[in-house]
Amino acid sequence: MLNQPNKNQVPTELTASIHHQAGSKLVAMTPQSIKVACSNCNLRELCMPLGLTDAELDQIDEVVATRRKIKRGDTLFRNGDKFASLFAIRTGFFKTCIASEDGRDQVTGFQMAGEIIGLDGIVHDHHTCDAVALEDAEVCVMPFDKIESVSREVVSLQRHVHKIMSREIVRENGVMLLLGSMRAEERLAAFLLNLVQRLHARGFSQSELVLRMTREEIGSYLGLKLETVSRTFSKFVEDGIVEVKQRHVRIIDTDALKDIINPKVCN
Amino acid sequence: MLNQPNKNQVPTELTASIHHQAGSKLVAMTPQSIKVACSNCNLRELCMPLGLTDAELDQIDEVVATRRKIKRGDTLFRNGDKFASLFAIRTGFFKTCIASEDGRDQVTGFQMAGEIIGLDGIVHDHHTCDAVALEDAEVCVMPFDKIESVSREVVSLQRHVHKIMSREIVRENGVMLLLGSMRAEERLAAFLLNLVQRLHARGFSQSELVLRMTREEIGSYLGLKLETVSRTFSKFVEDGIVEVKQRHVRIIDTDALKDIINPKVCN
DNA sequence: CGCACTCATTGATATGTGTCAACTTTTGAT
DNA sequence: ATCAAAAGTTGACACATATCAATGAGTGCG
Repeated sequence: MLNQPNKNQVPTELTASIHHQAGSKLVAMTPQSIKVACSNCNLRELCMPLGLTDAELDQIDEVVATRRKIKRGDTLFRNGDKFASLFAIRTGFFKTCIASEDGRDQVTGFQMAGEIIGLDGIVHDHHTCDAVALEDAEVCVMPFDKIESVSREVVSLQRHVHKIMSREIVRENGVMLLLGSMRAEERLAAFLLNLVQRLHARGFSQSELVLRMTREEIGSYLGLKLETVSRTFSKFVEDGIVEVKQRHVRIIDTDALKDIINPKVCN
Repeated sequence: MLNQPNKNQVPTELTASIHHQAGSKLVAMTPQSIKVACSNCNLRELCMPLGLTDAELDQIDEVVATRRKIKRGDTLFRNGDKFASLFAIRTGFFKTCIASEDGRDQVTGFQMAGEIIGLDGIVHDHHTCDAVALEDAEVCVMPFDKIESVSREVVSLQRHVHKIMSREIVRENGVMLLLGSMRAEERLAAFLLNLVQRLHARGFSQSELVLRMTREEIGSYLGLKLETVSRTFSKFVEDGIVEVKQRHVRIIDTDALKDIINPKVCN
């Protein structure tokens, strides 16, 4: 099963599983009939606050102006672009990266469905990183001035926006810990566990995943060279912790990965 | 001059220089007479939005509930503490750090007067890092629910809060670049330039600074061991780029530091 | 004022990761 | 289907930084 390339399998599974999660709120519709509105969006649980009144929901719908499709390899925004909107990922997978003046490149994050992208642009009214689609993607465009005006009216949206930004700060704190104090094996283990955990929250398997990024992009994110990433994968395979076939990864021993990050001390 | 320990010199200079910056807005007052209010705070330019009407200023004053003094070595908040407020630093110097489960420690930032601390706590209603005073400090306590309610009324405060959070995200992106792709010399050079730049914005020298943190804390922030930090300082001294006497640093050749970060390629 | 303790420096050596290179496999375009 | 380009793996070796250890300097408390 891991042998078959299944680039298009995952989006399907995502849609299916999220339909499942949505439960009774699911309404039958074809992709063409989807109204551009949060109130009937499958991903609402991920993007938007819960427990809204109908009136509030109507206001929230104001926030999403349009949708936009991005082909694999294309950028949603680039460093220097004027900041106008945040983007909620509906489908697909992105990386964000910054470049230093002398051409070094650092992947600062990987984002998947339900996550918000573009927060870096608020402070200077211009984006400071590139957002690149790692697979064909669709995003909801949310003009930031609308977010601000609606969140002055809808308290739970205001709180939600604050939490999203705080979550990003806390995430980056964790990456700093990883980059500042972990060895290669620990970094890769933490990376894999984080990915499956987020995929699992979207209805995917806890043990199997398809990497949407290259070894080089993983390495950039983890502060490692691609050869080190490759070797570390191989070591995990030797140790029987994971199976790896190109970008298909099956985690055999989750606890072993956790132990790598948090070495058990035997008194 | 660098020989004299001057632990208490800097706060004095800070106050003096900020008084100077405030220019015509400066009103004569002793520390005892300072009203707990942003509208007549020396640091307002750093903490709060500009161009407010008097009515808005009155509302902003609502945000600061109290002030709090923290002794050197004490914590403003700890990982796990209930989140209730953001803190604006009036005087003093802090570090924030997170600990992994197995006891590793990572300094995630150093904060000085006019900067806002505590943003990590918003997402989970509990703080996820420790904030430790590296010198005696005083902060303005700003209950977050007040910040939220006032920023629903005062558009420029709302925007300001968003910018502060976005700025922190962008800062952490820069630290990720540093930790992920720079060598020891580059990291330390970037660290020193960042510190003097921030101190200069507060009226201090562009070329001289007093480190408020140990080599170990610098190392933790930069993902290096304290010995490497020490050796790298020594190398900079050998190369005539800086003078170092314990925690007193004088930058002799700013351009050389910049060149270390952005190596000049000669075609 | 002196003593204990923390902090910083420096040297010798170890080691994890980077670098360079060869080769294989996969992917995507025609 | 074919072929070129991109991505991934693996080995040999280099090197930056970590580790361990000894010493010195500075700081703060009684």
